[in-house]
Amino acid sequence: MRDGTFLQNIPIFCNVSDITLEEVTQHVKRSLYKKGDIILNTALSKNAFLWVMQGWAKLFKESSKGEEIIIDILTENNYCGEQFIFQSEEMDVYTVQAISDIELFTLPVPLLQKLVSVDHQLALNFLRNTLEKEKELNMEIEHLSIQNASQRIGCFILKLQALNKDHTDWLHLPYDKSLLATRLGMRAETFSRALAKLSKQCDLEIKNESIHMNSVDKLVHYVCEHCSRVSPYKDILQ
Amino acid sequence: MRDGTFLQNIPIFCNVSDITLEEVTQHVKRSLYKKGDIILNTALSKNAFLWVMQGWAKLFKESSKGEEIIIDILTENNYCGEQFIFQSEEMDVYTVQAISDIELFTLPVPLLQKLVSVDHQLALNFLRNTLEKEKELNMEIEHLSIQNASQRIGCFILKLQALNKDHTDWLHLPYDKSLLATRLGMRAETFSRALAKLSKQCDLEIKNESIHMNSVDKLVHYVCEHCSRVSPYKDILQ
DNA sequence: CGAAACCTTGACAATGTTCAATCACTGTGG
DNA sequence: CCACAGTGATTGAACATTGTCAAGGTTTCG
Repeated sequence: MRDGTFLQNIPIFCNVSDITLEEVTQHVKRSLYKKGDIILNTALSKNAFLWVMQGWAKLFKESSKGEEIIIDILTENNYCGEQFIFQSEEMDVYTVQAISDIELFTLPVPLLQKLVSVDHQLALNFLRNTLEKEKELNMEIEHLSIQNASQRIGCFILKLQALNKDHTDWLHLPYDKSLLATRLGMRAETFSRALAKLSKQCDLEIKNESIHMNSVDKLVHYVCEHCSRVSPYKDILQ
Repeated sequence: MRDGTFLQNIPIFCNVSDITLEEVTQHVKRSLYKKGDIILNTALSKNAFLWVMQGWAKLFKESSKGEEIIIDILTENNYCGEQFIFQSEEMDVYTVQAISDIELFTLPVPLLQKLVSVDHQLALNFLRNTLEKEKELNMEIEHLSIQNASQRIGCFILKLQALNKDHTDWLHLPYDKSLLATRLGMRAETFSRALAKLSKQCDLEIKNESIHMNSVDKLVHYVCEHCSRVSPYKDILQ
C-alpha cells in the first residue's frame, strides 16, 4: 500500500509534483472486490474519487419510484467522483457496485480538492481527461440519435474488441445482457432481437455471452455507416 | 477593443492573473454578427476558442453524404473550441453560424494553450466549466433515453424560461423549429405533432414561434416526471 | 434436482419516421 | 398593391422501430 510507483502510469498522475505523488501515495487505497460487491454506497460516493484499474463496475441510483437508474459503467482507466472536486450545493450521489471481479483505487475528495488547487500539472491532467470524457459523451449523444438498436450493440462490440489486447478469437460480454441493454438505451427484449438481427447481418457467431466476428469489416461497415467521427473503428482495428 | 474589463465577468477569466488578463485583452476579438452570418468556417474553427455573450449560434459539419450534422447550439455563456486546447491528432472541425444576431468574442487557441499551461487559476476555471458541461451532457443522455418527444420539447421550454430574465409573459423560440427538432433528436414532423400534444396536455398557448405558459407547474410536472436530477426546474423557477 | 435469475420469443401497443401534399409567412419585383 | 416564389410548418397515411406484457426456455448454483 505504501508503494505508489503504479500511480505514475495513471494518466491523472502523470508528471505531477513529487509532493503530490507523496501525498497521494499516503492516502490512496487500492482494493480488490468480487463480482456483486458494493464498492461505495450513496453516503460514501460523494467523498470518493475512484479509478478502475481492471474489471467492471456500475454506478446507479434509485429513482423516486424505487427503480434502478444506471448512471455509468466503468472499466479500466475509467473513473468517477471528479464532479465532487468542485462541489456545488446539489450533487448527484450514487452507489458503485462491482459487476465483475475488479481492481481499483480510491482517494478522498478533500485531498484531491487540495492537491488540484495547488498542483498545476494535476489540474491540467484532470482538464485533459475531462475534455476527453466530454468528447466521448458527445459521441454517445450522436449515436443515440442516429444509430438503431443493432448498430449501438455493434458499436459496443467494436469497443470491446479494441479493449481486447490479447486478440483472442472470441469476445466475452463483460456483464449481463439486460444491464448492457439498459446501458445502450434499450429494453432487454429489444437487445435480444437486435443482437440476433446483427449476427445475421454481419456474420457473427454467438454462444451465450461469447461472440466471434467472422468479418470485422462487415460489422464496421454496418455500425459506422452514418457516424460523424473522423476515424471510427475502421482505422483503430487492424 | 483594448478595454478588457468585461472579461472579468466571464467565468473562464474570473480571478486569473493580471498577466493573463493583459494577454487576453490584447488578443481577444469581440464581434457582432447578423443572423445567418458564418462566424467560423472549418479551417478557422480549429484555431479559435469562441465565447457567446448574447444571441445564438449553431455548430455543424457535413457528413460524408453532404447532409448537415448539428454538433451543438450555443447561447450566452456557452463556448466552443475548448477541445483544441489539448489537440490530439484527429479533431473534429466544424462551421459556426449565427442563427440570431449575436455578440461574442474569440481567442486564438495557441494563446490559450500557452496561458492554461502557465496560469493555474485559468486551468482551474476551465476544469470547473468542463465538469459542468460534462454534467449537462450526462443529463442530455438520460433525457434522450427516458423522455418522449413532447417531454424533451417541454424541457427545452423550461430552460428557455430560466434564461428569460425579464420574466416576459411570452417566450419566443430563438430559432427555427426544424433546427430545434434536430437539436432535440427528432424529425420536424414529430416536433410539430409533439408540440401540439404538449400544448393541450400542459395548457400552453402557441402562436407561431411564441409560447405562453398558463401553468408552469403543469409543464414541470409533465416534463420532469422521471428525471433523476436532484432539483429539476421545480425549484429553479419561482 | 430444483429454485432463482436471466434470456428469448410472440403478440400487440405506442412512438417516431418517411413521404407527399398542403398551408402560412416573407420578401421581391412588376 | 398584388402576384409569386421560396422557405418553413403542418397534416395525413403508411411504415418501421421500439416498448410492453406474458409465457416459456436456459443457465447457474446451492
